[in-house]
Amino acid sequence: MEDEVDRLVAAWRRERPDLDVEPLEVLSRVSRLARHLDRARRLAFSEHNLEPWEFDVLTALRRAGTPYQLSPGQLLTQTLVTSGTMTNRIDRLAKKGLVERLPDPSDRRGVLVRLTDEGRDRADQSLAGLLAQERAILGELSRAQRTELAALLRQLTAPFDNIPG
Amino acid sequence: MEDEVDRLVAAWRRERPDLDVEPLEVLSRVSRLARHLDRARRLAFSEHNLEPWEFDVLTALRRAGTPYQLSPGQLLTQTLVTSGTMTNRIDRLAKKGLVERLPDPSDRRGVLVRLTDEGRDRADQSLAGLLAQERAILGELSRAQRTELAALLRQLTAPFDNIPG
DNA sequence: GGCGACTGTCTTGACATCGAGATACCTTCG
DNA sequence: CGAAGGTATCTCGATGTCAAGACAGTCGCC
Repeated sequence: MEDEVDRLVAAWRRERPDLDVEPLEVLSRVSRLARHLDRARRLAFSEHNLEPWEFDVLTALRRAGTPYQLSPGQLLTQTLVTSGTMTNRIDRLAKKGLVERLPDPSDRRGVLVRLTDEGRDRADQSLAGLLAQERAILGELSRAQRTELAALLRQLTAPFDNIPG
Repeated sequence: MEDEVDRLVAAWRRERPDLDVEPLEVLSRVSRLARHLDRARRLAFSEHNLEPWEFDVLTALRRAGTPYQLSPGQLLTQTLVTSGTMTNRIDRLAKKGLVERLPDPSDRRGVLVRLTDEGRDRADQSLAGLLAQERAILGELSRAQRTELAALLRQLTAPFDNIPG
C-alpha cells in the first residue's frame, strides 16, 4: 500500500531529478509516524484524564522502581525536553498531587521528584491503555517483522542516546 | 549497541513482569528518534535562517511544481498541523516575503498559497542541506537495510495516511 | 583552604501550537 | 428558488515549549 511519503518522494524525483532523495524514505516516515502516534496517544490518554507529557514523566518515575524517585536531570534525558520545560512539568504535576519534590540529601543543589501513591496508580492504569493501543497499530506486522524493525531502529537511535547530544 | 529504549524496556520487565511491553520496542524508538531528528533539523536549518516549520511549508509548495501553489487545506494534510496553525504559518511566511496569498479563482472561500522566487530558492538550498544531514544519520545502515526499514515503516504509516484520520 | 570551572535547577520572555468556534461560501435536493 | 448541511479558512484564548541566562552548590587542583 502507498503512503504519503511515497507521494512525497515521487514528487521530489519529478521536481529535482538531480538529487538523491532516498534518505527521506526512512526519515520522513519516522517523523510523520511520530506525529500520528502523538495524536493517537493524546486521544487514548484523554480517557484517563492524562496528557502525553504527564504520562511520560509519571512512567519514567514508575519505571525507576521503589521509592519511585528521580532527579529532574535524570528525567530530562529520558523525556528529551529542556530543563525549563521539566521544571514547569514538575510544578504542574505537584499541583495535581501526582508527584512531590524532595531535597536531595546528598547534593544541596539537587532535588528528587517522587511519585505519590495516586501518581503511581495513574501511571499503571494508563500504561495498560497505551500498550493496547500500540498493539493495534502494530497489528499489521508479524512478530518477526517487529523484531527486525526494532533492531533497525536501534541502530539509528543508539548514536543519539550514547554519544552526548 | 544498546539504546535508551533497551533500558526502558528492561526497566518495565523488572517493574511490571506481568505486562508484555514488546510494542514499546518499536514505537518508543519511533517517538524518540523523531525527537532527536527534530533537534538535528533545527540545528541544520539554523545555518540557512530557517525554522523546521518554515521548511515544511516551503518544500510542500516546492514539490507541487510550477506554479508552486497549494491551498491551505492541501498544506494541512502534508504537514499534519491544524488549520489555525497553518493560517499562522502562512501569515508569517508572507510577512517574510517567502510566499504570497492569492484568491482561488474557482472557489471564493478558498485561497492559494504561492511560493515567491526567494521562497523557492530557500527551499532548494535547505533541502540539499537536509539530505546531507540525513545521509550522515543513516550512514550506519546498508542500502539493503534502509530499503527494508522503509518498507516496514510504510506498513505502519499507510493506514494513517489512507484511512482518514 | 580557596580559586575557578563545572553542574543542577529554576526563571524569564518569546513564540508556535492546539481546539473550538465564527464566517463566508458552496452544494444538494425538495 | 431556497433551506440545510457541508467545506475552506480564519480568529481567539489558553497553554506548553524552548533558549538563554541566573544562581547556588560542588569538585579538582595548586
